[in-house]
Amino acid sequence: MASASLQEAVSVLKSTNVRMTPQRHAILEFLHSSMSHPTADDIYKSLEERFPNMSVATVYNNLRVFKDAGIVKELTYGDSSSRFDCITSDHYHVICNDCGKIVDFHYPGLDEVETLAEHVTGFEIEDHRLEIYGTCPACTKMSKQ
Amino acid sequence: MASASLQEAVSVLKSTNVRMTPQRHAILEFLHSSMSHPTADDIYKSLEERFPNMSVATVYNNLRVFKDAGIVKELTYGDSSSRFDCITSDHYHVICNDCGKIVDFHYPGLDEVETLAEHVTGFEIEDHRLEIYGTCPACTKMSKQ
DNA sequence: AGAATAGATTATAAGAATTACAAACAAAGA
DNA sequence: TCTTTGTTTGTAATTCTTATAATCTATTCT
Repeated sequence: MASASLQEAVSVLKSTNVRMTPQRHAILEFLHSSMSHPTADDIYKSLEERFPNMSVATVYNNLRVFKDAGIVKELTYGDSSSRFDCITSDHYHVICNDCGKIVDFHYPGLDEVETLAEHVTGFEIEDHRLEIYGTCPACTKMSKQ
Repeated sequence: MASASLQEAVSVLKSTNVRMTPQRHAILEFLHSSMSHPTADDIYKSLEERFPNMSVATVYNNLRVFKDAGIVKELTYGDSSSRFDCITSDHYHVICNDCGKIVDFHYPGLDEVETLAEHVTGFEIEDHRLEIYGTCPACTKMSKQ
C-alpha cells in the first residue's frame, strides 16, 4: 500500500492497466520531489515549461487516478484548494496557522484509536487523519517583534 | 475557550463588540441543536422559513465571525463544501466513506501528540484535528448483501 | 503491418462554493 | 437628533473542480 519510491508508484499503476504517459510520469515525479504538498495548480504551473500544451484537466484527472490507485492522498485544509501528497509512510502534518507552512511529523501509529473507534461505533475503520495546528518558529518570531 | 451552551456562546460574542442579531442567534441555535455538522447551505435552507430575506452571504459572514471568536469550528472534508460545528468538548469524528454519516467519538485527549510535535518541530502548537474514516454498520450490511 | 479498440489528453464550457462590494438598514453613543 | 459603527442584503465576481466532446496515442488482434 505504501509506495516509498517513484518506481514503486509506477509499478503499482502498471498492475491496474493504467498507462504510463509522460504527463503522468512528470506529475508523479514532481509530487515525489516536492516536499511542499502542492495544489493541483502548483503542479500545473511547475510543469508548464516541459508540457506547454498540458491541460489543467489532465492534472486533475491524473491526481484522481493516482488517488484511486492508492499512491496519492488528497489533503483538504480550510484554504479552498486541495493539496496532494505521495503516500510514503505513516506521518502526520504540522501546519502553521499564519503562513500555511507544512512540516512532516512522524508519530508512532494511532492504531489504538482505530481499534477503539471500531468497538464504540461499530464502523469498519479503514483510515484516519491527524493534523496539528500552531505557529511556526519564523512566524512566532515575527509576531514577537 | 470551549463553549458548551448557546448562552455561553452568546456571552463570548458580547465581550468582543459583536452584536447579537436575530440571524446570528438563529444560526447559533441551529448549530447547537443540530447534531449533523451542517454545511453553510444546510443552515441557509433550514432558516429560510423564519428569515425569508436572509442572504447566503449573511450565513457565510457570520460563520466566519463565529470562527474568529472561537466558538465554531470549520471542518473540511473532501467534498467541496465545508461543514460547521460548535466547539463543545474534545471529541472526534468517525466518518463513513460510503454515505458520509458522521458520528461523534470521545477519546481522551491527544495532548501528548501536541507536546511531542512542539519539541520536534519548534512550532507553538495550538490545536489538532483527528478524523477516523471507515464504513458505517448500515453501509457494511448493504455491501455484503 | 494495418485495422480496431481502449485509454489519454486537450480545450472549453459548465457547475458549485465562497467572497467581494456597494447600498440600504439598524443600533449605540454623543 | 446626528454621527458613527456595525450588519444585512443582493448581486457580481472569483476560484476550484468536473463534465463533455473531439482529437490523439498506444495496444491488441488478425
